[in-house]
Amino acid sequence: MKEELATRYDPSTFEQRLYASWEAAGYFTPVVDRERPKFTIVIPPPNVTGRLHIGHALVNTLQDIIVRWKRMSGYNTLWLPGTDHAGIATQMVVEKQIAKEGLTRFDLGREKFVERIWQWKEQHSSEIKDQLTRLGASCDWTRERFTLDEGLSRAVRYVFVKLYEDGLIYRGIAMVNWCPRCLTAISDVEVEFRERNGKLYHIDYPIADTDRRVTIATTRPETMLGDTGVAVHPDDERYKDLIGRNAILPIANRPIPIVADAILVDPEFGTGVVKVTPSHDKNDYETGKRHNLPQLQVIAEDGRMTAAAGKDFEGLDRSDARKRVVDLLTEQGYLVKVEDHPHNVGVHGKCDTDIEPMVSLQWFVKIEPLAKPAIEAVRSGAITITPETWESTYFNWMENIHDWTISRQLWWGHRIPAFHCTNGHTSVSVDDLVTCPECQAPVTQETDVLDTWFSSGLWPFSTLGWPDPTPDFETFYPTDTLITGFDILFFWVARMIMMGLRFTGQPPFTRVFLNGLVRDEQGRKMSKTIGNVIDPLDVVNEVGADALRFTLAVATSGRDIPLGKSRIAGYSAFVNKIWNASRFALMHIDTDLKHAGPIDRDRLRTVERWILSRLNAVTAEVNEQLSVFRFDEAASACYQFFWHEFCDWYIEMAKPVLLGRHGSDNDRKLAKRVLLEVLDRSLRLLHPFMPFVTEEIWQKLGGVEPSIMIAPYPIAEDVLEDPEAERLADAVKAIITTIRNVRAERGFTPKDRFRLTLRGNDDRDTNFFRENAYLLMELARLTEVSTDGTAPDHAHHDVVEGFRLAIEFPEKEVSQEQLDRVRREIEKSEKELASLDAKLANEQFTGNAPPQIVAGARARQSELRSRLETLRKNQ
RNA sequence: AGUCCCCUAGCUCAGCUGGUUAGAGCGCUACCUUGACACGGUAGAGGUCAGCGGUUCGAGUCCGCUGGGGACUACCA
Repeated sequence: MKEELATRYDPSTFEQRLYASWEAAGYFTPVVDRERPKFTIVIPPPNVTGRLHIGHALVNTLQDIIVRWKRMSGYNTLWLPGTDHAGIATQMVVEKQIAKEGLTRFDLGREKFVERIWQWKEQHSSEIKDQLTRLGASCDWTRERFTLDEGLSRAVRYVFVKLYEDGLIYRGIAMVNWCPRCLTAISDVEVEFRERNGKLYHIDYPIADTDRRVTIATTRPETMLGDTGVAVHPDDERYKDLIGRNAILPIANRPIPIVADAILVDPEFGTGVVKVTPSHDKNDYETGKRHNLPQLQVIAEDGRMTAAAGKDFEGLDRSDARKRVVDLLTEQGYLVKVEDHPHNVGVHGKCDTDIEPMVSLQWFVKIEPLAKPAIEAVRSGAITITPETWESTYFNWMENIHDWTISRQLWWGHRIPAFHCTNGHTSVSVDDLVTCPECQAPVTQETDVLDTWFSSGLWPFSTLGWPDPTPDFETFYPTDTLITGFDILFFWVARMIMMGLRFTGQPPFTRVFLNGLVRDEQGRKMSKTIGNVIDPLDVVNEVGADALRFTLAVATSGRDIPLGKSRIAGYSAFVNKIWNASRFALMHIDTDLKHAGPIDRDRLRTVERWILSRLNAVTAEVNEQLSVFRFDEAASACYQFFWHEFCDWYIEMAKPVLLGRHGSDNDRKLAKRVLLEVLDRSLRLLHPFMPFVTEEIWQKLGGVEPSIMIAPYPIAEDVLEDPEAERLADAVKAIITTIRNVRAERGFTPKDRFRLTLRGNDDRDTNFFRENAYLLMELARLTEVSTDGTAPDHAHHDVVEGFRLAIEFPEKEVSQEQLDRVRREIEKSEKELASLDAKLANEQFTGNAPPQIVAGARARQSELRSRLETLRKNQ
């Protein structure tokens, strides 16, 4: 039998209890059954480093909405959770931690340091689970994975070896992005560009054996110490005679050749003379190769100047070296001028350190053969990306992609499974090697580790047991939907597509939804310095997970998400509303779902048929919108229906019957049955958005299933559609609204009651109101509703939804304000009618517009005519 | 520099393949403690849909230009 709900909505009393009960019941864990239709999502694995922010709350709420919806819709649903070892980020965190003990990772040594990170990971990885739990995320925790765990590590080695054998992984010397702070190479996507107000230094380079000088310009004067050439355009008349001569590098006083290079030099730009620093600039590196210019490394891996920079500079940090170079150039008269020069500087996204282009020996993935099928998969529609606009961004990037630098000079990560022997052979192997397969000499393993994203790229299949043909892999792969932030489209999504296609022969997922960035109410990024950061756990503690989830969902259209306290407050009011409406319903419902039996539809009154019809329409809408990731539309459809149709109108309309002021016992029984039905369906509809409050209430309804999360998701049924009931209910609502409106405008209070005369277009409509007069009397507070009388002149006349009505106010002076109002109303209608008349007189319109549009215009025209006529009576 | 997106009520945003009277949330005004709810109810004010031009019987919606804002990619020394 039914129980009552607590008087006050207090999520803290039930959210955690409910989550624990779901998990204990095993609802999050799908069965391994290939016969059943499945639905799979893998979580974008959060970094093991620390707390979830609002962006995580968003992406995981959206996933949970889809997952709960699919699960209730009958799919064997797996949401696989896990975390990412996040190479650099995690290493940085632990380095900071040991720094407090006055230690560096070099003090500890590789083995001890990695051990420390593992300890740290064990302590912190459960925090992620706890936080996701508080949000209500229905992940299958029995399948939780970590990118460095054994199975995934094996997948990583397998893939590395395979790509190497296929010639798609190579080791070589190239110019890479080097982070002098993290002491590692990073890939192109990890470089972020920041706008800086830099300077452009113009420096004179004397020409050897002449008294001529050429002026070059540079933003990085310290690199001049590494110049090994000067380039001009071959067709530039100004410098033609200099080609083949030497310039004298100031400060270093070294002769360097002047070469002609059409690729590097744009004669229109600056002076048309360019310094060439093959060791410290990407373009100069290529230029150097073209002209056989030597490389001279003047900046070391740690960002300090090398001995080759000269003893004045050796050991100086690159920024100090810049000042010193500028000072010396000034002293010696080589510095011509310095101008402000705003430009973009590449920095390491993780630590904000300026990237140093550096020539070094690294491992790379030859990317084009992988990118091609990945482009095709999206182009062909095998994978769709939502919002669609991201597809062009994807193509743009994939078509111009460069080889992927995958080696990192870090200690935390998957150590590259390559083995070097003393004779210079390199072998790769899934299993550790002790001796060189070629010469039997002892081998040592490569010290570099792999880019974190190398292992994340395998996530959709490595987590399911691949490369073994495990039951999980066979059952749940490929996954269906991927939901993640657009910011990792290149880092992660693109790489999963490439790797998935290459190694499983299938797209790793068929649909991608990219969510936007969570911003504050003014559209600013959340940042600690502005102080506008919202911590999702704080919100959950204050108002509950449901309010936060709903707020995030209702704001998710595909673009960035504005989120603020007032918004959250607005939707926590909605949760409260659901609670209280349910409390009201539970006071009147006297049977539980198990014993309710089917609804006798033939005996339903119009208002009941109306609310069921509307609920049915909303059900169709929600399913439709969720299927295209319109979380906002789906959520607000629920919101509008529950609050503004069910609470504001249906409950109020049902009260006279429920409270025994109107109708028979049987009417009351039916009303209660419908109330139960609407509440049940609404809660199930809302459950993916608000798992906790819907479960807490639904438990009181006594359903067949032990939990709402495994109850079937509502689907629309044609039999519930009832346009006639909707038309009449709309008329009732509009008439009531008009009466309330005029009453207020005329300065009466809700306590003042009047008589109403009402007439429909035909007898059926008039009869409807004769039978349902109590609705108007109760909701519009009338003394009597007459369907055949005539109204006195001093009544207020109007036409609403085709019904002529007259509200019989006592003779009371109508203010000038009121008369003005009526006049404005008349003018508005006249204006509209005039434009409609013109439109309908236009044969181009009546001939070309679709018939229903023309018919609609005609109907509106006649309504306006009759309304105008009636309104004029009020003057 | 290239590509893309945005400009609709005071604020934040919806408006799908062009079609009746342009919507929501928050905020604002007035009234109401009515038996689920003041995290409430009722009613209301508020918009030349950035500007200009074009296509069309018809444009917030399609096309072009201008202005303003943003994102991504690349980067000229």
